[in-house]
Amino acid sequence: MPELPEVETIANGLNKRVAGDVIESVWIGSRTQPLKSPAQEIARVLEGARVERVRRVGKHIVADLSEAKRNHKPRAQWVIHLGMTGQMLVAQPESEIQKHTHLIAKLASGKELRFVDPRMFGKLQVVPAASFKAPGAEPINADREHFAQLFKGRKTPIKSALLNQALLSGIGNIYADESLFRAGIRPRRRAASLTKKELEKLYDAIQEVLAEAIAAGGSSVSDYVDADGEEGFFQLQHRVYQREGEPCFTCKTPIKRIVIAGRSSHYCGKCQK
DNA sequence: ACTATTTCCTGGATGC
DNA sequence: TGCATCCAGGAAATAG
Repeated sequence: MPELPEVETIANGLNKRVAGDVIESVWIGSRTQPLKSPAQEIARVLEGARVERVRRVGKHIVADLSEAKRNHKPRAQWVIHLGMTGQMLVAQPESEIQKHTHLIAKLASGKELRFVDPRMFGKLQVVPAASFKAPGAEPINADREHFAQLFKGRKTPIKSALLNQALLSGIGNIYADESLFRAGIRPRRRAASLTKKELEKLYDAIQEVLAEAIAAGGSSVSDYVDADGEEGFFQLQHRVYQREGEPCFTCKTPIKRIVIAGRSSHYCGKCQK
């Protein structure tokens, strides 16, 4: 499932491959589930647009589009959310079109951008130029004071708070569990119950985990691949996520799995308080 | 204003 | 081997 490190890897890969290219034509499949903007509007905005650059905002991929024929004047933003199983691939036209392909953008260079999403939790939309904002704070290098402030008075479990994109945009199930383990905090703890010291540790843990995961090209669980179809390898460094019953790397106690707000949560009962 | 629960969806895993 | 059932989960919608 693509979270911040995976989306960062994909967005950087896409930027490298398609920045400066021009979208000549767009095909959109019949499924409307992955479309947050009407299909006709997406096609109209993308066709004839130049991709200025592609970057990550929260868990979203944002492509800044300009007028290819009018001095690169800003046109719109193409916002892509990969959901659980979404992929945005750069492909050659002759490569086979895989099942669950919902959009194909033909580029002037001859390459194609293909959006593939079996489970259709992903979303495509177009918004006015320079308008897209993540709902919450950027976890990387977030202001420490602001970070602590986010959890004040919240009765919800810290795990749920970390997954709440309106607070922090970009953290998902993997990195929430991994960060809480490194900070020594149990996922069910009420967010408001965290001490100042614990909030500091959590902040540091998030920075560390995200930086390491980005360096590793993300975690390939489920069907995550980057823009080139390559897998990341941070899953090899997971200390608790999907390690139920396996020994904690620190104390050998079997890792526990519980369900919080419908999401599986993994932790060490001895190392996390 | 918050918080908790349900819903969307398909493929892979599991069980008989 | 085949078929039914269950489960994963991001975020929006719904309910409390």
